[in-house]
Amino acid sequence: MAEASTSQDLILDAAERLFAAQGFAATTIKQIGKEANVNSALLYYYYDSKETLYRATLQRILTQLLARGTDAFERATTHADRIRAFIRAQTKLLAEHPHFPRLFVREMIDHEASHAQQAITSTAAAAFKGLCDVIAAGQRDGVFRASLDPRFTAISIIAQVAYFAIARPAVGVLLGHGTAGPPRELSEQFFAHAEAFALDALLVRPELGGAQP
Amino acid sequence: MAEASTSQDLILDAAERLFAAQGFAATTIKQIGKEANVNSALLYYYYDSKETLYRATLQRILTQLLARGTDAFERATTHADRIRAFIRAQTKLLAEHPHFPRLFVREMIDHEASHAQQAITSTAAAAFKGLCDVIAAGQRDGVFRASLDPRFTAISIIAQVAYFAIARPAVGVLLGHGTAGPPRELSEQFFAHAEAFALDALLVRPELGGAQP
DNA sequence: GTCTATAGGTGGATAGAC
DNA sequence: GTCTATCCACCTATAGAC
Repeated sequence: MAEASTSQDLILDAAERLFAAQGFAATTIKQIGKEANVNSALLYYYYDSKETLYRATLQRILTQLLARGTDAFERATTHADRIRAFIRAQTKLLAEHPHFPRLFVREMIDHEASHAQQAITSTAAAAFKGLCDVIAAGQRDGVFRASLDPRFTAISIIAQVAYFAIARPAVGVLLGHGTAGPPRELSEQFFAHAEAFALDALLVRPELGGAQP
Repeated sequence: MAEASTSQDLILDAAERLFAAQGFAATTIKQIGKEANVNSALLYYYYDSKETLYRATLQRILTQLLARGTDAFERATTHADRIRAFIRAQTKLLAEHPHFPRLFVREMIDHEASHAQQAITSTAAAAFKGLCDVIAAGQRDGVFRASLDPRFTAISIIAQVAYFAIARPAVGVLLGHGTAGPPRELSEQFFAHAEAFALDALLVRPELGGAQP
């Protein structure tokens, strides 16, 4: 994402953009070279194969994500705030790494077939478990509805923002803004809604807005 | 999906499976021919190009969806039941057309919806508008929370089941069942949860379960 | 309608000059 | 490190026999 000067970084940036936009099979080595303003043969000086380059792009994104960490929960003091913090972390991630959802989804869809990255699964699993724990803790304290299954609820919460990002062209059309997707402001309104919707479902007394610990 | 005898249908079935599993670029004409047990040159007797064949698979699925219609609402008598009916229609659709989510998502991310845009606009937009109307009607009657935006809420509702289907391999891993995805029973439990979650968020008095008209 | 054979083009990858 | 030139495999699509 960031501006880089070395050829290797230019290649990696170009590859990330193209793989995210078109997928692995549809992206050619020559395209990447052109996009990076280097000769396509140079890619093989740095990477053994197209496959290796693809893995490298995934690896770089994951490293950046891991650097962020999942410490979003830790500053929040109430159960409700922890849920809000999780959703905000999700939206922030999407804003900072616009290619991530598409690359991630491709990994998911193609998982059965080819290049699957163990790291993606384990990273996501850690965040998922954190969210489940937050929900279960809120239930123990009587703040969140006990009738909800924590794992399923975690999926429901993640799904809102994730689906919005994945199906961005479709959502854009549905909201009347064409396939380019909804404008920034509308997206942010949706993210605010997602927090409210999740807490309306979770909180035993939503009218308090989660003022309980 | 269904068993078909004509070569054209065999080709279409094979194409649907492979495009869904691997994507457009990664799927070859020869693969499709092999999967359909016909010579690959025959594909060009029925379709002008690989692109045309791809469009035909999308078209067939969308046509089947349209045939179903969105009359799911009409048998329901309460606002809450209409929401439940919508989610059930969604899950039924996924059960009957297992390739639909992946094809749909690939369409979204691979082509920015360029192939299906028109069909999606008409099909999905109709269902989306129906759901929005149901939500707004419930709000007018004081049964659903007025604080929620109907369009955003509709997206949140759709997102649950849609994301579950799209990210099926990932969800499978998160729930401890490997990349094959969660077993049928667990999926159905999730769909039941999705109904409860949506209504917990929507209903002013969830403890009544939507017994109001 | 369905097949064989093949033309024509593209893509991944390598050799080697500078 | 970066480029030019090129090999080879494979893919889309067509021609034409049956």
